Amino acid sequence: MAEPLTETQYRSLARFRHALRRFQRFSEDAARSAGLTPSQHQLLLAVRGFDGPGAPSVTAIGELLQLQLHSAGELVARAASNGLVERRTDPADGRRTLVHLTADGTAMLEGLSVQHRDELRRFRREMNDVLRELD
Amino acid sequence: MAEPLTETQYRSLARFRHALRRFQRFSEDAARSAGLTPSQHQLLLAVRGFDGPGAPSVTAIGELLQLQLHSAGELVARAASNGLVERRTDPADGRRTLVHLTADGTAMLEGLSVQHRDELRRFRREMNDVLRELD
DNA sequence: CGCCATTACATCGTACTACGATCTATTCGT
DNA sequence: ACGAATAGATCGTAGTACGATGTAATGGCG
Repeated sequence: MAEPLTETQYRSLARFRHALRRFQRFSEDAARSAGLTPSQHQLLLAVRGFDGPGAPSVTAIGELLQLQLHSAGELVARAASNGLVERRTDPADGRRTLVHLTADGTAMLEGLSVQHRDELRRFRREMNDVLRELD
Repeated sequence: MAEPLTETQYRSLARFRHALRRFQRFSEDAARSAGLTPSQHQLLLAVRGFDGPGAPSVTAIGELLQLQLHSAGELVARAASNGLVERRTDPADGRRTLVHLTADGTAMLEGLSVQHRDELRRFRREMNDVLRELD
């Protein structure tokens, strides 16, 4: 167990990271071109694609974005002051703050998402090719 | 063209980001547990898995990690002062600095790479499931 | 073969973002 | 009803990538 990697596997790992970095660069550039920070873009997507019932709490956003609670809170605060999201205290639990998209946030996200759908289809193929050599 | 996304597609994008964030969190935690910064870990992998002939230049590292040249230079400098890599002026072109792994750097990378190989196999499956709904 | 544009890298100051530590408010268990 | 736990908010800090700028080495071209 824990066998060392072959040269091919090291290259496979490195190529995967390269592809990942390029995807992230694409995504960051696209977000900034649309006038958003990359973090705020991902926040909008996390809210829009939220799985559970109703709107996500700040804690839920922290889990989705893998951020500490207070980092998630700061991100939501910045997005709110940019008019992208709206905070509403959960009527069922006064400790919770639920995050909703504004019309602006929804519109900004839509254009970006179309671009990302295309880019992700490309990335998916590339990643499958690269990671095939991992076995 | 540029058709709006379905609800399922938004969820697919959001789930992909969630999986990606968790992979990156795993990777960052693993690197830090091994005493490396996440950036330095990725630098080691880029050098170890370098495709071209010989060792990569700082410029090549910038491209692989999608960093500006000077950011790549700073990263290499930090890693060098930590004894992970070694800089050698290219004998064939005095402007170039080629980056080599030290024994220390090679050893640190090996343990991390074993963990990442396993985690990436998991991630690959998850990503295929999630992105299947993108079509 | 000598000059200058180009390439490759280094240095310095700045900004963004995530985090640790700490504080407040609300809810829950008993 | 009261202490413990949960959910957020706030403040200061650190790491990292970047822009702007400076320096050294190379290569093309007359």
